Amino acid sequence: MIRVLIADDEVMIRSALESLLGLEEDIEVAAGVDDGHQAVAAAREHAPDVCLLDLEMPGLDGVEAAEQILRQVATRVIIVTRHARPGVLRRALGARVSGFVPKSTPAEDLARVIRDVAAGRRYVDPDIAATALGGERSPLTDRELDVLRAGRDAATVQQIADRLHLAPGTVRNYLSSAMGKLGVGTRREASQVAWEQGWI
Amino acid sequence: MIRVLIADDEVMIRSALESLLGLEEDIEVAAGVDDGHQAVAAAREHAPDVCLLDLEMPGLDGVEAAEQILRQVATRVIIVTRHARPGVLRRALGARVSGFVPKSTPAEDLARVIRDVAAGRRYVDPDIAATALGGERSPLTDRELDVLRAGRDAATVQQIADRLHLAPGTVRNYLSSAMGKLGVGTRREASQVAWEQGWI
DNA sequence: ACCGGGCCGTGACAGTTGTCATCGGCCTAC
DNA sequence: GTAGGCCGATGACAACTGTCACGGCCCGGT
Repeated sequence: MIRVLIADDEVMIRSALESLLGLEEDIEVAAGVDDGHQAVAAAREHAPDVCLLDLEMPGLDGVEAAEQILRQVATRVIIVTRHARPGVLRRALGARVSGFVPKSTPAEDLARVIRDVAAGRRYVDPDIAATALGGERSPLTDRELDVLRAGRDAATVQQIADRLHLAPGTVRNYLSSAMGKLGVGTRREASQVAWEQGWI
Repeated sequence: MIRVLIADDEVMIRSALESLLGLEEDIEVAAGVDDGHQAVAAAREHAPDVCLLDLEMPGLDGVEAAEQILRQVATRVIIVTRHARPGVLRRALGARVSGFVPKSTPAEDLARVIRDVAAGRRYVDPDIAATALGGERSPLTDRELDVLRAGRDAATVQQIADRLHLAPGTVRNYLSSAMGKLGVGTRREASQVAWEQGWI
């Protein structure tokens, strides 16, 4: 019997997967939780064979939760994500994640992936793997990535500067340089591109 | 036997719901599709008893698809949405939609809602209904809403002006006025707020 | 020892954005 | 009929943004 932990902040899909996987003869849903922190706690408590973690969760995201769980519990992790960004796959594999599937995967296939992973194999969605292999590494410097990250939810340059303890001019320079490298005209587009590539 | 059409662009949740609802003795999934246009076509072809439409879909959104379907086919529509914005509920009810549930609803409850709606009753999630009743009507003028809508995916004032065939100064004025009414400092925040309220 | 490169900052400049005052035209309500 | 509201536009102004040039610091490679 494979004991599974499911973490997804969207109740409808989580409950649907719980019911559906529960119907499989060899799978048992040990716990279902809402966010990354709960996932870590539940993994420690139930020590499941496989953890199915949504990437997009409040608090800890899926990869961060995976890192913490794998440090503390002998289990295997599958990351599920809506937007399969190549850089995130790299992050996930770096965190010793065993499986990586987009939500464009039919629910029926999940059971098979869970069995594969429970048996010690790895499973990465072929499309994402191909994109990640083809996609280049970020041409951006660490600091440029920092300002883009901070710029994702900051309205003004001054706010970014405050958050990073930098001078506004410095922030403008990094943004300008990043925008140049990415071939876009505004910092918002730059943040957008960097996010889609999974660089931030 | 209640025949159901499911439209959701996220394969995993759609396939999960198809499987789960298919297990109910009195429910049969007649079709499952990816976007609004396909939903309209499939509804005409299969004439299902109930259409379960995701709000967030490429092409036609759920409410637009509902309008077209209800004009052409004798059926009932349930809108499912991730972000339950009060204004959208108003739009949906205006389109003669019979049910409105957020994705924070457990999948198990969906079958009950479908039966209710198939029996001619209406079902609106109580939380959303309360929010919609309590929430105020938009304080914004039609033109202000136009510029905010156009501003959602335009980078510069000039682009908004071009799209609406207005002078840039006029656009700035509407934006400024809307920003004042909404108590925010940038047009992006204003668009954000208006969107969350379901005004655009 | 000498680059080169990333890092942090300044100053200056043009272009964009947000604010304000003001105008005329068109409706609607009183 | 007139006062008030929304619509479209203009001009002026301050603030913010993006670009460029330039300075200094520190570190790794040669």
